[in-house]
Formats: sequence, C-alpha cells, structure tokens
Amino acid sequence: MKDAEKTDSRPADLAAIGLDGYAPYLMNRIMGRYNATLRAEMGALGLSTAKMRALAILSARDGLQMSALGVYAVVEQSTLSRVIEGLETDGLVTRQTDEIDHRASRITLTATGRAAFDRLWPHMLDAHDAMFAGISAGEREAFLATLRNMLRNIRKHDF
Amino acid sequence: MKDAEKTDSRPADLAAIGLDGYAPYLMNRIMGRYNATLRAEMGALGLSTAKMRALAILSARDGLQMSALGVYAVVEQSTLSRVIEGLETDGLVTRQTDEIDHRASRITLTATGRAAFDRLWPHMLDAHDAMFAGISAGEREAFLATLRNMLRNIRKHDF
DNA sequence: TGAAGTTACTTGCATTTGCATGTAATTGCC
DNA sequence: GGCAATTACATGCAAATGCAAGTAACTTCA
Repeated sequence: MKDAEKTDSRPADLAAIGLDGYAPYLMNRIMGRYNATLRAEMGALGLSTAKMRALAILSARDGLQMSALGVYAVVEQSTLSRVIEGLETDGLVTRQTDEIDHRASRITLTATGRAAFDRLWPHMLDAHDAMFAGISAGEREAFLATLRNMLRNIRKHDF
Repeated sequence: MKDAEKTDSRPADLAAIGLDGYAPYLMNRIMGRYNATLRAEMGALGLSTAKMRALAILSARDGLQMSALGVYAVVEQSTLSRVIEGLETDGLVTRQTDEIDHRASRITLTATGRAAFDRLWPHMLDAHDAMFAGISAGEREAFLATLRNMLRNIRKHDF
C-alpha cells in the first residue's frame, strides 16, 4: 500500500483525508448555513439563534429547568439566563420557581411564545427539507440513526 | 392511520417528530460539544474557534483568498478579516495581495502556523474519534456520503 | 444538626461575532 | 474609453457569547 494515510493509523493531518473526508467540517458547513438562514429569516422577529433554539426545545419539552434547556439548546448557562430573561420580558415564556427545588426555575411557553414558534417552525422545516432534498427516506433514517449514536457517544448528560 | 403527523405531510411541529427525529437538532448538539471541547482545549494557546478553523482549512488548502476561506471555515467575512489580522500579528499566517486581482489577498500558513496546526490536529482527531466510537467504517462512509450530498444541497458556492 | 461541598442560576466583564457601511479594485456594457 | 455595477476586503458599532465569580438553595456525612 502506497499511501500511509490510507491505512488504519491516524491520518497525519487534514490534507491526508481531505476536508470532505472529515465529518466535523461537513457538519459545520451544513449547520452554518442552516443557522445563518434561520437567523436572517427570523431576525426581523427579534429572535436570535439562542432564542429560536430555546423556543423550539420548549415547544417539544415544556417546563424544563434552565440547566436542561441549556443542554438541549446548546446554549451556555449564562447566555441562556439572559436569553430567557429577554423572552420573559417579551412575554414568550414564563419562569417560575420549582416547587421542590427552590434554586431551580421551570420555563414554560406562553400562548404568545407558542405562536412565535408556530411562525418559526415552517422556516425550520424548510431549512430541513432543503438539506434532505433528493435523499431517500431510508437514507435519511440511517443518517438519523448514526447521529443518535454519535450524540450518545459525546454527550455529557443522560439526555 | 391515527396520527396525522406520521403521514407524508409536513409535521405540525417539533413535538410531532420529536427532537431526536430532527436532524438539525442532533447535529447542533454534536457540533456544540465538538466546538466546546476544542475551544476549551485550545483556548490556552490563544486560538479561538474561528482561528482554529482558519488554520485547519489552510492546512488542507493553502493560499486561499479571504472570501473562499470564509466559506470553507464558516466564518463571516468581517469576522474572518479580523481573525486573519490576529493570526498575521501572531506570525501564523501571511497575507499578500493577489498578483492578478489587487483587491484580493492570498492567505498562507507560515512554518509557525503549520506548527500550531500540528498541535491542534491531534485534538481534532480525538474529538472526531470520540464521535464515531463504535460506529463501523461502512456506516461512517455512508454517513459521510449523506453529509456530502446535504452540503451540495445547501451550499451557495461551488465549493 | 451543622459545616463543607455541590448544584442552579445570575451577573460582571472582556472577547467574539454579525450587520451595515466604507474604500479600493475590477468588470460589464454602451 | 468611461461610467455604473459588482466584488474583495476593512472597519464602526451594537449585540451575542463565554468565562469567572457571586449568591442562594440543597445534600452529604460526620
């Protein structure tokens, strides 16, 4: 075998496998476009990336604590704290102290917040569909299955 | 069929498909951890996320213009301008006016810059390997192929 | 039970980032 | 050739973000 970089040993550098052979590069490119598209489309509504993510997660799992919401939304806790403060000011979410643990607060979507997400969702869906254009349902499912395994590999929480 | 969200029509919301059924969510989680890990590990070396990406891309494709580098590295043009300025100050890259197009500049890694990438690369590889732990070479290849198709779908440039 | 340690969130502060705009160089087209 | 449109990059500025430190509320365990 001529090319040392083709063996099972760790590739010497990025050039050895090529940008297109390095999954994080491809994923960054794809998510960069996804995020940029949504930010541009929703910026007019006063929704930052972090705000969009918080709304989206809450639409699927209401009543989360800040800490869990931060994990799901991939937003630093300090950032999330301010984001939620802003969403609360705008009346999109409610923050109430947890009954059992008085340090924690439960974040809930208001009707207004739900309506905001309902305007956001079609854009998210469009961005999603654009990604998977021409990709079969079977391939998409296999792709999702791999993603779920990868998340399980690298996540630091049980969710 | 009972569940309207299980048909081919567009799902009503995120809850209908679940977070784990929405690829951008999974990809954000995974890349969030990837980026956070690298940032934490390389912050001591004075490398921000954008600086790391610029070095990595240049290690594979030297002599790029700012505009192309920005696309590959998924960094806004204005941000990249400052990032490259910083890297140039630190002696990691060289910026020289393009011979033909005097508006453009060609960015090149210096020996110091290459050395910086060589320290960065093992961390990138570790993060990559952590993602794909327990995933077969075949599954990884299929995953990469889907990613390449997705990038082709959503990219706005020919590269 | 009570002091030390942990956890949940907030806040101060400096850095990073993005958008809008500015400047210089090139291209297109009459 | 020459002027309008476009392209490449730089910069002003405000918003977003991350880290470190602070406060308050549990938990643990002697």
